[in-house]
Order: sequence, then C-alpha cells, then structure tokens
Amino acid sequence: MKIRSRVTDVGPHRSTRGRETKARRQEQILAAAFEVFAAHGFEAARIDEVAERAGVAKGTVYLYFPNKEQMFRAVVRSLIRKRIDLLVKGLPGSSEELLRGLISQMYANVVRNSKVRSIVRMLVAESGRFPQLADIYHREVIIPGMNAVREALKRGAAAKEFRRTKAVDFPQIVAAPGLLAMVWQLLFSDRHPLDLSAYMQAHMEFVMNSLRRTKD
Amino acid sequence: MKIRSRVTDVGPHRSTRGRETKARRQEQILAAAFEVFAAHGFEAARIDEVAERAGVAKGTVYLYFPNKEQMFRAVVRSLIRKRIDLLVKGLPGSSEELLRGLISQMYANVVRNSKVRSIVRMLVAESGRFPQLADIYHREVIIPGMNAVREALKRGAAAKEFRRTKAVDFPQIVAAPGLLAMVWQLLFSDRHPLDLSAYMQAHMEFVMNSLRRTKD
Amino acid sequence: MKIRSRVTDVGPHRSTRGRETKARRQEQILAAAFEVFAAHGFEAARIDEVAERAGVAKGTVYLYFPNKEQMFRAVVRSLIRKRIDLLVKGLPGSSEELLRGLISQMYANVVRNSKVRSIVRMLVAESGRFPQLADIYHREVIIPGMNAVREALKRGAAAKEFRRTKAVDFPQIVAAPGLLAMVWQLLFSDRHPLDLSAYMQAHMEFVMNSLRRTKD
Amino acid sequence: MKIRSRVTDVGPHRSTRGRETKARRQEQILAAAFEVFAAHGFEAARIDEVAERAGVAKGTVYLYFPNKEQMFRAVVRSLIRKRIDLLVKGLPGSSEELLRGLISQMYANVVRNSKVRSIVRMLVAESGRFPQLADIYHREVIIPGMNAVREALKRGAAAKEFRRTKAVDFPQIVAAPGLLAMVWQLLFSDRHPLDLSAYMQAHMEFVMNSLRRTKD
DNA sequence: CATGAATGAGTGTTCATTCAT
DNA sequence: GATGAATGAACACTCATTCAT
Repeated sequence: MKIRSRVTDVGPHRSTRGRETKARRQEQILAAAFEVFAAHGFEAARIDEVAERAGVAKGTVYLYFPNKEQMFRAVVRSLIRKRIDLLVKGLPGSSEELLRGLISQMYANVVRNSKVRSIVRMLVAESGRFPQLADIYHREVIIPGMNAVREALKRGAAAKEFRRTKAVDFPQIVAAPGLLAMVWQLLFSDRHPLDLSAYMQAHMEFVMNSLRRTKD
Repeated sequence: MKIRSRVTDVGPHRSTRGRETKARRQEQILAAAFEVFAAHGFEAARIDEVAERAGVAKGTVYLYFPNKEQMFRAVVRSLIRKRIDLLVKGLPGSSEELLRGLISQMYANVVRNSKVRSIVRMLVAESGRFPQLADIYHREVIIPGMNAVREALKRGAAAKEFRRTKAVDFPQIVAAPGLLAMVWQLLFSDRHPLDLSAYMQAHMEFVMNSLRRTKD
Repeated sequence: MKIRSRVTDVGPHRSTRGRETKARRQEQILAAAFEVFAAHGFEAARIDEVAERAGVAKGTVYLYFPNKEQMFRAVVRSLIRKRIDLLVKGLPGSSEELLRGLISQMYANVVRNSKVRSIVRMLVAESGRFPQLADIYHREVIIPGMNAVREALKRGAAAKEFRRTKAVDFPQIVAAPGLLAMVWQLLFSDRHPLDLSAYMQAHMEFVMNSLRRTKD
Repeated sequence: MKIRSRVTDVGPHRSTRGRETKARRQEQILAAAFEVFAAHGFEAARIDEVAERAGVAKGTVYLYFPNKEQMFRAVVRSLIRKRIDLLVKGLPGSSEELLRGLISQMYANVVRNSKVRSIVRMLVAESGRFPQLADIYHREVIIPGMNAVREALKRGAAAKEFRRTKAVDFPQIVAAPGLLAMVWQLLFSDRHPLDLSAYMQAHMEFVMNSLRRTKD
C-alpha cells in the first residue's frame, strides 16, 4: 500500500506522474476515454487525446485496455452500470405519486444528466458496431425502467385510481417524452433550448390526464 | 484483378449518353453516400465504398463534392428536404381524426421509414460535428411537425373537444412515443423487436385519453 | 518533479539470500534468452518473453544485461564456447577410424544437437547485424574442426592409407554433408524428414571411397 | 537482371513518378523489398525503406501488396521461381562430364549468385515463421537438383563408370560442399574469404575420387 | 536487488485527397 | 469529364528501456 499524501497534491509542484493506485489509474483513463468518445464518437476518438486527458503516456493506456474497442466497451459498460438502481427505487404512496416520482426521477437522473445523454448518443451512434452494448442497456436500464412504470400502472388500475390502458404493454409510451427531451438537448440545446421544468410539468400533466379516471 | 470492360465506359469522343448524366451521377453518388454514411457514420465511412456503390471511380466522387464533409452535409440536407411536406398536409375532419391522422402519418412516413431512422441516427451521432444539420432538421421537420400538432390541439380545445393542456406549449410530448419507437428500432430491432401496430394503437389511445374531455 | 533519495537505494541491510543466486539468475536469463532468440530471431524476440521464461520481472533482465543487443551477443558467445572441445578430442587408431570418429562425433554433437542448429540458424540470420559473432564461431568451432579433419587427412596420406587430396586445403568439404543435414533439418524437418543414420553412413561411405587408395 | 525500358527512361525530363506500367512498379517494389529483406530479415525490414528504395511513397507499396507478410512471401517466391530450370538443364556426354557440368553449374548459378545466397539466408532465418516458403524451395529447387544428381550417379553406375554408392539415396551429399560454400560466404566472406575456384576444384576432385571405379 | 508500471519513439497500415493521363 | 494510381499525413498499437518504490 502506498502512502498517499493528500497534502502534496496541492504541493508546490503537481506530481503528475503515477502516484495513484492501479485502480485509480484505470478510472482516470476510463473517465478521459468517456469524454473523448462522448465528444467524437468511437471512430473519431483519438487514443492520443485520451492519454493526454488522463495525464498519461499513450502506451500507458494499453496497460489498462487491450485496444480501442475494448476501451469503448468498458466505458459504456461502466457508465450503464452506474444508473440502474436509481430508476427502480422504492415504490411508496398513491399510484399517481408513485408515477410522478418515477418521472421526476427520470428527469433528475437521466434527462438532466449529461453523461447519460452522452451514453444514449454513443449507443445510437455505434449500435451498428457494438450491438451488445445496446443489449446491456436494454437489460440494465430499459427493462427495469419499464417494469417500474408498468408496476405503477397496474397498481393504479387495481386501485381504480388509473383507468385500464394499453400502455401497460408499452410503458415506454409513458416515458417517451423524457427520451425526446434528451435527444432534443443533444441536437438542439444551444440554438433551441428547452425549458425542462415546464416541459416536465407538461409531460406529467399529459400522463396523468391520460391515466386518471376522474375528471376535473 | 477486375474484369473491367473498357469499351463501354468512356467513348473515344463525346459520349452520346449522359446529357443529364451529370445530374444523375450526382444523385447516384448521393444515394451511395447516404447508404455508407448511414451504415458506418461519418468518420468510419469510406469514400472508396461510396464510389464503388455509386459505380464510379474514386476520383469521380471529387468532381461532385469537394470533400467528405461537404458530401455528408449534402446527403443529410437532401434527405431532410424530402420528408417535410408529408407531415404538414391538409387538416380535415374532427380534431381527434385530425390528430390521429397526423400520428398515423408520422408512423407511416417517419417511424417506419428506415431512411428517416438513419437520418436521425446520423444527426444524433454527428450533431457535435455538424450542428447546422440539426438546425436544418429543426427548421424543416421539427417545427412544421410541432406546428401541425399544436394546431390540432388548439382546434380541439376551441371546439371543446379536447381539454386545455400544457402540451400546446410542447407538442413534442404528443409525438414523443414516435421518436421512442424510432430509437428503439435503431438500438434493439433485432433482439427485441417492437410490435409497431400495437404500439401505435397504444400511443393513440394514450394521447386521446389525455386529451378527450368526455370519459368513456 | 521527482524526489529521488539516492541513499535508500542501498538496502538497509545485506540481503541474506542469494549468494550465488546472482550467477544462477544470469544463467536462467541466458537460457531463456537463448530459447526466445532461437525461436524468433533477434528482432522478433521479446524481452517480455525472456523475462517470463526466466521467471523474473522484465526490469530484472536489465540488471544483468545492458540491452537486447548485448544479451544476444552473450547468448551466442556462451553457446559457442560450450561445444568447441567436443570436436577436437583425442585422435587414436587408424586414420580411417580417426576420421570416422570425427564425423561420427560431428553428427552426435553437432548435427543432432538442436541447440547447435539454433546457433547456426541465428548466425546465418543475424550475421549481417553481428558479424563478430560469426567471427567467434569461425575461430572457436570452424577452425578447430577443420584442423582436426586436416590432421586426419595428412596422417592418412603420410601412412599411405589415404591418397593425396586437395581436400587438405579445404577440409570443409569432408564435413559439408553434416552442415547440409543441419540446414535440412532447419528448413524441412517436419515435412521432409531425413533419416540421419542412413545419411551419415552414406556420408562416411562417400568420404572413405574418396580417400582410400585401395579399391574393394 | 532487369530489362530496363530504354525509351521512356530517356524522356525529356526524368519523370520519377508513375509512368511505368503497373507490372513494372510491382517489380520495382519487389526488387526493393528483396534488398531490404535480404539485408535485415523479415522483422527488421522497414516498409519505409522499401518504399524509398523503390522510389515510391509508403502508401504505394500497399497498392501492390496487402501487407508486409505477403510482400515477403512474394519476394521469396518470385526469386525461387527464377532459378529452377537452370539446374536441370541438358544431360550430355560421359557421366563424369555430366556430373562435373552439374556441379559447375551449381557454383556458377547458385553458389556465386548473391541473390541465391540471400534467399538461403532468408529461408534459414524465417523458416520458423514461413514454413511454406521452405516447402516451395524444396519442391522447386532441391528436388530437381537432387534428381539431376541422382540421375547422373545412376547413369554412371549403369555404364560401369561410377561405382555403386549410397549417395544415390542422398544426392545431397554430392552437392553439400556447394551449400557449405554459400553459408561460408554468408558468414565469413569479409574476414575469411574463400577461394571459390580452388574450392570448387577440390570439391570436384573429391567427388570424382569417390565415384570413379578405376584408380589412377 | 527486484519489480513492473510508465514511457514514447517507432512501425505497419489506412484513407482522404490529388493529378497526370 | 472520368479514371485510378499515387501520395503522405495520421493513427492504433508495440516494445525496448527507465526508474520510483
């Protein structure tokens, strides 16, 4: 084990070179690789740039990943893994509250999260080249998310709170505006920004209007 | 070695063919370029492959496009132009019928159209590199589409057919499930196919439930 | 900036282990290096593989050899040294018996010895890069071997047992089939194996027929 | 030897760039590649150097050979093909004359030919990596050569000119001194040159002494 | 002494672009 | 115009060598 002095980081001279643990290095490079892949896509990403951003030499990158492709896979996988549980958290209260909570979470953790946006972009861009990654995403993110929504719809229907709806078979429909918001930000954020708060409210209103049995 | 018939290709003197061959060539190359860009993305696309698919020599491509980037731009622009008007067609009948028609059109012309899917993929993938293209798409496709939906919503509200909804400010929400279906097909089509007909019905039901003032 | 304390480099106390370990390590590495160089040639040999086969870390190799080139030289030199005396052993009996003994030895110790074959291969392959090594081989192996044969030829001629022959000036000629057998094995051993015993007999018969004065 | 096109070379201005036929370019590069491979071996050979010697850009090399390995194979194959027939020429006169002719040819065309020496070096050096090439050499050069010698031995025996010898089973033995001379030149030419003429005479004398039935 | 992580110059190969015919 | 051979800059990846621990 190495004696890592936190103090020296702010020392008179940045010790750029390898002081960090192997795992830390791995993460450094992974983080740098994410940035580069997210910015340019797989093919246009340069290992040189990854190395530079990670603060290591080019060769060092290859001590941690056998090649560019595996590096890309590792990047996407590691990022997908991090968001899963956030979606399928607890399920308390009335069905409406529950569903609102899920949607709210989706916006907080997914739509507003620029990393997640980047993952989605990368998946869309490279799904031809790396279909397995889309698969992982489907299994780890989409399915859990859909199940959570479906559960809420069923519970609401059972409690006569929600009407019966085909959306039980396609819970994606409920979440779709969230995806649209993500894509919107990917494509138009600078020139045609979206008021996400108002958008989310409209989204929720739209969903609840569709589901609620009693009319106001 | 290739069996290349030299004779038929270039006549020794003014080739009798090709008056408008010029324009046709342009289109051939454009079509080939679309296929290649759609399949591989900008960076991984090979001019070689474009030329081969277009049935011309590599050098010829450069007679029609100054470089790869302009070629890409031309491809996307030409494709965007073609779909616009389909969405904003006539607006007859009841508001519900109108809206259903719009959604139905969206599925027929957009969601189910693999070219459009490819455009979306390319836009998502390359919007970092070519932001203007997203702009064009926004102007030519998104805005007209949103206006059409908004118009239907307003008309329905004016006729007391639809309830008042914030979705008027964000007509994207109504169409969002269509986008989701497109992305779904891009990412998961092979391994987790989507029953588009049932999905569209669920989508419509969901929308109409949300908008209709009278309950069934 | 690195804070390198020169003092700590010298261990605080003499390491009790490894007295002759030093020499043993040297040999381990040398043996491993031979295998690797023999298998791949100088340029294609990997220090990594040498270290692995020697059971040491890569850096350790550099404690015993300043660089790859010196390592190669050491390998070849050490191997050349080991075979010399075997050829020039005692010279008893009739000249024919003597010569037969020399040839027999050559097959037993040289032709059939895969290490020697590897040396020859390495010399042939790398003589352009390392001409001194060929020199050593010439001095330590070729010259002694030629002298032994020449001596036998002279003795046989003096005893009227052998006829006078120009081969005295080129004793290589007598041994040449042995070299051919080695090269044959290097190039064709797997697909076109050589029956070495029969070959050696034919070789001896051919030599003796050439040298003997009386005819059978 | 190359048939250098006379006319175009003396053009008004040395057109260094691609004027030559595709086939000619191929040969240029092949010739350059031979030089480089012969000088350094496969692994140490640099494509850069090949290109430079061929007077083309590095990329051009890859228009003619898909990769370094195929280039190497092509080099060796093309060289092997050129020498075959020279060995198995006509078979006139007495058996001794015939055999002397064969040996003489071997020295003139093989031993003294530096290209052939280089091939042998390359085969020895790289036979581990490219065993098929040794195979080709065996089939195209060794076997024909051995057959020619065997034929001469048989004919001589049938005519009672030569004695019966096991060398019929191993004609390599008769030619072995030629190989030794080649290897000698590869290894020792500069520092310990060989008087090839005297050597060849000694070789022939040695062979004839071994084969002739009548004694002088 | 030994280690093995880190380095970075160097190599094979690709590919957008040019240009002589 | 059309061709496709040629170019050379650029990139992924390797590996001998160094050095902090």
